[in-house]
Amino acid sequence: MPVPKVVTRFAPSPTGYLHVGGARTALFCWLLARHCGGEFLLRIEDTDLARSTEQATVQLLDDLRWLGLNWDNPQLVHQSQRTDVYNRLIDDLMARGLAYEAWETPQELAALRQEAEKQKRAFIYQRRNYSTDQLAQFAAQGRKAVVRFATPVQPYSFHDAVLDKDITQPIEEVQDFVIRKADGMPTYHFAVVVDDAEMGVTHVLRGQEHTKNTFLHLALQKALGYAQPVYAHLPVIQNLDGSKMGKRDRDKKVRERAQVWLKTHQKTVDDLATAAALDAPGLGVWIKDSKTQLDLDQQQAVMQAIHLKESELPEILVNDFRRQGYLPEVLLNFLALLGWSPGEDRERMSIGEMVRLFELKDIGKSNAKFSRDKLLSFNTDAVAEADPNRLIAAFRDYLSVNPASPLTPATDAQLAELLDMKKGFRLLREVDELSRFLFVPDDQIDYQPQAVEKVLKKENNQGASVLRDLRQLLEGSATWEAGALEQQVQSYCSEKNLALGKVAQPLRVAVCGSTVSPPIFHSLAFLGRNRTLARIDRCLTILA
RNA sequence: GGCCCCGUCGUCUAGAGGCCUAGGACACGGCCCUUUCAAGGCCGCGACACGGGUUCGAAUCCCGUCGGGGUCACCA
Repeated sequence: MPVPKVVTRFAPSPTGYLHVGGARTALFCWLLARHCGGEFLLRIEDTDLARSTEQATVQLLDDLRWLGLNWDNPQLVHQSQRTDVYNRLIDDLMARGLAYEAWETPQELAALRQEAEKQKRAFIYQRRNYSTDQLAQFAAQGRKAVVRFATPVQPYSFHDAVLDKDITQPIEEVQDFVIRKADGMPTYHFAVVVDDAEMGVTHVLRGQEHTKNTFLHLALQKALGYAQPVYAHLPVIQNLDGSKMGKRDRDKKVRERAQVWLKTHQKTVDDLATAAALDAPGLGVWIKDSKTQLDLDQQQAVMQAIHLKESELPEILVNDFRRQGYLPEVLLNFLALLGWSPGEDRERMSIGEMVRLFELKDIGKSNAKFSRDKLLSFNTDAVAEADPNRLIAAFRDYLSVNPASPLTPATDAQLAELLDMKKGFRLLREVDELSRFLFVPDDQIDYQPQAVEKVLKKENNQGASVLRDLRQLLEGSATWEAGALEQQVQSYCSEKNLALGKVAQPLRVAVCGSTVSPPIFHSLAFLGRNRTLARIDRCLTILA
């Protein structure tokens, strides 16, 4: 007998960029499918018309592609385009007496819930019968009904593949739930069940927040005559402090910092709006209301206005890591380890190894905290071992999502050189930020006051006088090449009895404006003689 | 609060009754290397939540306590 093919699916709702939790779910689904030689399908759950956007779908697909999580269905399933399918099934359930129209308004239901809470008992929806008069009244008011599923009252239970145990719903918790909203769209519960069945999904891997939803899905599957897939609920990914890792964490941080900025700078929201070139009323709402969020462009504008650096924000979205310069396979490797371990102390794995080793039974039961340190270390190692061409391609990709970087016009050969110069780097962002001075016009180098003070002015302008000597030395050097330049400077050092640091640092500050840069002689070689001398001259002029 | 789930170093985890004096990785501390930032080398610190059982023997099995998380929508 042939083993039935494993079919998994990732079914995000298009409300924004993919975040790491979603990425891990997608990864596990993908790994299982690939490990078993099955299929991995993608479906867009856009039944919430108000929150779903086309833009978000595009972003989601882009993130998935970047990660390399390829899906097997050529045409995407959009739930919003399948309402007639759902409606036919819902109408059929109604005809069979398994679903009915319910007329309570959201306000009424909220009141009932509040009442239940006051009485310290769980709210259970009770079906109501309406008189013909009432119904006529509702119709006259234009009130729209929802459809509820008449859940057969019985215990529901399933075997969870992660917990490796049966989970049972207490029978008194069974209640009728909405399957078609007032706007005519199916609810999530109805659409997933129908689509999973129609797409032949055999294994449902999803976040633990869905565990209790499974009972509803079981009831629906039974009524619709569908087979029950294998369920596996994944542990939650948390922040280091134990809070749930959510998309809003960054927005929260930006808001906090914006509020601090307003206070310390004695500014108004209008000032901020002007500085960020944003709409003032909108910004005013955002800054006070933690339920609202800025979109990515607005967020960047505010960050720029208040001088909040990218690196000060927690990375949450897959796109954040991409813009930071992580390699996608590293993110995947790290994410896989959040909740899965192949045993035998194995950690650093290629995608291929993960596919080979992935088993449902090795998924852990307890929540995992997301530690960026370890991810950073993984990236450092991966990037050190990566093929040069792979790295150049990754750098290009990095620049494509960091279009403001002055390195954008660099040639591949130049990128390769920068990468090589800064060997031992951890993130592409480091290479980028540390190399920017090489691509900035000579007369636009910013001299950091503390660097100038410490390295050039201190001890009676010792650094500056060294710099004057070097200017002369470099002007006359026979060859302009890193090794030769270093030798020349070395012999200057022994001649003057100076430590290399006393000489290299003034040079560094003169050329790049700060005390930190890639190895200085390679930097000089990259810059060329003319540009180096021009910078030294300008620095000397500014000092004088 | 009701219901459900979980509980090994700071973090991710290995561990399926004797292989455990509990292993690895990251972080951290010290030393070394060094023209800056990194990277690298060596050494070190560090956990079975607690209390009861079961057993010749428990991190592993059972019960309780405590702690943590999830969920209680016309969002997914």
